[in-house]
Amino acid sequence: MTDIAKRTGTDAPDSSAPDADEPELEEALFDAPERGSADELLDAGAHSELDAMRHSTAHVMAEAVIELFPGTQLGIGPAIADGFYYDFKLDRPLTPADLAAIEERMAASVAADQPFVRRELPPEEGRAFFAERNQPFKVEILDDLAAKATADGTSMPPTTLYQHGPFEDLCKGPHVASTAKIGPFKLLAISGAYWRGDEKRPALQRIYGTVWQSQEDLDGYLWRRAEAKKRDHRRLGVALDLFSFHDVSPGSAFWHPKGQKIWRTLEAAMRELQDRRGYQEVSTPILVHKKLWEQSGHWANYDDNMFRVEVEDQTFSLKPMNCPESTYIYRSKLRSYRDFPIRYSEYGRLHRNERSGTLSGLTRVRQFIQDDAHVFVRPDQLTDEIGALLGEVREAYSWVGLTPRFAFATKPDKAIGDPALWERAEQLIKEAFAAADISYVVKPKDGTFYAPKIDIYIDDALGREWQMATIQADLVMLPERFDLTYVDEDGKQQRPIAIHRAIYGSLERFIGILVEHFAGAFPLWLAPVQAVVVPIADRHIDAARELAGVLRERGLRVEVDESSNRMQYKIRAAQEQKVPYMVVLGDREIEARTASPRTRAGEQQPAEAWETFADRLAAESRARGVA
RNA sequence: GCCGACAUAGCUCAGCGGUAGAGCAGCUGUUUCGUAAACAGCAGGUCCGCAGUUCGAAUCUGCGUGUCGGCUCCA
Repeated sequence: MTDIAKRTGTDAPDSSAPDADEPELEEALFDAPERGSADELLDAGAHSELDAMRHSTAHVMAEAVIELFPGTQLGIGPAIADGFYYDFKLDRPLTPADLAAIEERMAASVAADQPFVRRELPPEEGRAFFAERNQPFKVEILDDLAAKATADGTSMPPTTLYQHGPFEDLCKGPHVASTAKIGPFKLLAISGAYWRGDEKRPALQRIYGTVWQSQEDLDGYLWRRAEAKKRDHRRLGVALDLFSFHDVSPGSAFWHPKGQKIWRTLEAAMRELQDRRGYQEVSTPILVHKKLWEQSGHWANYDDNMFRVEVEDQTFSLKPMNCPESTYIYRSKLRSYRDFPIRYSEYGRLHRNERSGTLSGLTRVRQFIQDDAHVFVRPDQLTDEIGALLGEVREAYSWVGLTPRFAFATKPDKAIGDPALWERAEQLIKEAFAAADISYVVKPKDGTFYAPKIDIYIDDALGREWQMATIQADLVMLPERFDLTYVDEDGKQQRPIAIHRAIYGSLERFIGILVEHFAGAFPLWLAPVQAVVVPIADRHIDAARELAGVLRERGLRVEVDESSNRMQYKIRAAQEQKVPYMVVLGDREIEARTASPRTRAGEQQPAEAWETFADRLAAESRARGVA
């Protein structure tokens, strides 16, 4: 789903010329076929030479699978980011050993240098072709296209097929000239996938593969995958003693002291920003009667995803969001047009009953805390306020060295409320973007059920894209459904606009992403332990404690390694814990009362007086940036 | 929730029908060392849980729980 935004990078659609190598890109962005449609199923994702090669590799893989497993029914096999997949209906589950055999067959097909040949059949012949070969999924695609043509009053286009060697498939193309043009490839994984993504339809087996122009590119990609695995926050979270998961509360993290330190540090930074920006922090109940969610519209949309609690014949739920409750504070008194903006922030614990199969480390959890806020403004203030919020996003992300990118998610099909209000909300967001001179991509129908939104993305150190912050302009849910009003200068009742915003998003997820982005080596200001003092021998321990005291006086987080290990071992231990600074203390340093810091990058810094060193670290930590 | 796989010491993993093993971490002792691993010893386990098959189950089967890779979903 984030693929579209990724492909277009930070450039606004209207400000960037299409890339010469990828002439179809802009078109692809805006004419992306509707999800699950027959058009989408035929769209092989081949929008560039590389994509064409990837899709061609999918054909070659299908050829191999059919040869090894006669009678296999084919789903679809598009190019995707970094590779391709193909879905198959097979008689038995595939195993990793099967992948090796398939790869071997594929290699033979590539070596045979078989040309890809396109041909067209009249629609009815095309349908018969796949019906005869017992390919019901292909027949279904063609039937859908025919139905669509009838509905549109157009004529059914001819069926296009691509053939290489013994294999011929329904396909819009394009393809590379021949199988010999296929670069180095590797099959990566087997997984399940439903036909057309619908869990009520047949379950197919999907094989993922990757293919590149050169061995170097393939190696680079495989390295990135291996590196991502090494950086996996679930692995590093254990190694760095940050958090853990236990089956007594699936989908919920247990925060260890060091992880909690990172959490508190992030939260403190955000609170400092919010105080500066005039936010007022509030706190609302976690256990709330279901009538609140009926009123907000959440019950209708997310009934199954809320944890229910029955109390004395009444149904309550653990709150999945903070927003509706903030309206009770808003309505606790009469509001004047002079009062705005009213900025309520809240770090409430939220619970969402995510389906068991979707849980994943810190990035997909059942309970979490957002740096949430609801800002109530007059309509004339919305543009300025959104501009200011975009500034908050940029500031907060600069603390961790990330550059935000922006997307505009518009009204979805399940939207509630007056369409005119939606139109207005979307218009106001566009104006805010223009006023802030910020470029963005549009994600049609990707808004929430109550508001269009600005979604903020980042690319991490491995080039992976993550959705982070969100800013939503709500003219419907809080204002209308909860009847929010204020008195204007003429004494008349007016509706405010409610902006929902979260900058880190969920703290759990944000920390998980940071762990992977930094590979556990947090910048000084965030590191749970900022420096380790390493006494060389036991006689240096007292001085080490004294130095630690000097550092702690300045608010720095310091440990002294008093173990009986050798200095080299202590350095290695600190290094593995990714501690930013190690300070070895021996006879020489103690006599001169100096510190010779070693950074975790392995750099030996010049000796300096204890106080100078402490002041330097404290200043670096306060500056809250990436070194 | 669905498809597939996996679950053995704190961590990483071996063992795969005959009563449980290694490395690292931990503890104890020796060592007091100059920028990424000193040496020795000790301790550590309802082999995820519950049933079943078997003379005998960590090992085979079923059910449950959790995790992983995907699908779907993500206010």
